[in-house]
Amino acid sequence: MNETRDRILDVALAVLGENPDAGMGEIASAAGVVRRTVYGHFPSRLDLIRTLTERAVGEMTAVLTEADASDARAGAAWAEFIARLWPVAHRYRVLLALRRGEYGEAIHALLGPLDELLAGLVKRGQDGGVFAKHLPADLLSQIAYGAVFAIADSDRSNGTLGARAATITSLLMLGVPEARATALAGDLP
Amino acid sequence: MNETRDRILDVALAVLGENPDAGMGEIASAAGVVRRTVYGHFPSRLDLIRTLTERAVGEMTAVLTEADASDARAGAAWAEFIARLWPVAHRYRVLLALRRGEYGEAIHALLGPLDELLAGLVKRGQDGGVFAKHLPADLLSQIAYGAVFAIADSDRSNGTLGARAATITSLLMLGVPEARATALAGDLP
DNA sequence: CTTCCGTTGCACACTGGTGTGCAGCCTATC
DNA sequence: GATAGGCTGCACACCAGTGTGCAACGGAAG
Repeated sequence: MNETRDRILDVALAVLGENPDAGMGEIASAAGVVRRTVYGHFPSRLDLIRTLTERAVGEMTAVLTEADASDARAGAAWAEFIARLWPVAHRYRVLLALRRGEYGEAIHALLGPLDELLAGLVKRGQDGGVFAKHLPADLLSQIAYGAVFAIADSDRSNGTLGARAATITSLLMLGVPEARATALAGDLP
Repeated sequence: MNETRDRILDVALAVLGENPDAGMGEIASAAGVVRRTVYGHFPSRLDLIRTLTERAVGEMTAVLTEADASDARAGAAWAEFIARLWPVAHRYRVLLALRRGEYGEAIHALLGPLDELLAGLVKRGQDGGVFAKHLPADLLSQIAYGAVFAIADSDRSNGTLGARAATITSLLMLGVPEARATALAGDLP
C-alpha cells in the first residue's frame, strides 16, 4: 500500500546517515523516485525528519522500558539495554548529528522523554553504588549514549562487532570496573 | 593593526559555537561590523573556518606534544593532556560539529595530524598495559576525546568545573580504574 | 592639508534548496 | 474500456546565503 512511502523513509535514513544535510532531491533520487513524489508523502522536509524521529523514539523507548523493567541491577540492565539498542541505534545514528542544525529543536523535543528514561536508569545505578558519580546522572547518561552513537557512527559496515565494544565502553565510562564490564558484555549474542 | 580581523575570528568562534550553521552576516553583525568587511579579511566562508581550524590545531598540537614528551606513564600523560587541553577544547568545541557538514573534509584534513598524535599516545598506553584494548587505538582515542568535547559542549558557562569531569570520564573509558582515574585527575588546578 | 586605508552601504548576480501547481501517464481494479 | 490513484515531468515563485563591484566616508599618519 504505502510501499513507496516506506522505501522513502528507509532510504532517507541511509542517505541522511551519509550526509545529514542531504536535500529532498538527493533523498528522492536515492529512493528511485522524483522529488515531487516525496513531497506527495511528506509535505515538508521537517515532516519527513519528524516522522523518522518518531519511529526512532518509538523503537528505542520500547527497548529501554523493557530492559529497565527487568529488575536486574543497573549495570546488567544497562548492558542489556545497549545490546538490544545497538541495531536500532546503528540505524538511527544520524539523529545524533540531526540534534544540532536546522530542526534541532524539534528533534530535541521528541527525544526528550527518552532522555529522561535514560537519566532515570543511570540515577538508579548511581544510587545503588553501581555507577560512578563524577557527573550528574542526566549529563552522564547523555555522554554515555553519545559515545554509543559515536561508535555506531564509526562503524558504517553494520558489523555486530560494535555491539560488544559499545557496551563495554559505555559501562566503563559509567564507572563499572573493566572486569565486570567485560563480563556483563560477555553473555550476549 | 589587525584588531578587527582578530575580533572577527574570536566572535566567529563564539557564534559558530552557538550555531554551526551561522552565516557570514550573522558573524559580521555579532562582531559589530558589516558583512562586506568580513569578506575583506576572509575571501570566503571556508577561509574563515580554515583559519579558525588552523589556529585550533596549532594550539592543541602544542599542548599535546608537550604533554606527550614528558616521559610519564600514558595515564598521567593523558590526564595532563586533557587538563591542559581543556580550556582550548572548550573554546574550539564547535569543531566537533564542524567536522560533519559542508567543510567537513577540509577540517578533517587539518585535524588529521592531531588525530595521529592522539592515537599514538593511546597506543603507547595500550602497549604498556595502562589502557584497555576493547577498541583499536585510533578509534578509542577518537571516542575518548569526542567525549571530552561533548562534555565541553554541555558546559556553556566556561566553568573550570568540567576539567576534572572530562579527565575522569576519558580516563575511565580508556580503561583506567576509577580510583586511579580520580587520583590522576586530582592533583590539578 | 592631503593621502592612505579600513570600513561602510548599497546594488548586483548567482547558487541551491524548498514548496507548489498542473497536465499527463501508467497500472491495477471494477 | 472506464475509472481512480499514485507517480512523473515540467513549470514556477520564493528564499537565504554567498561572493563581488564600486563609490563614499572618516580618521590617523605623513
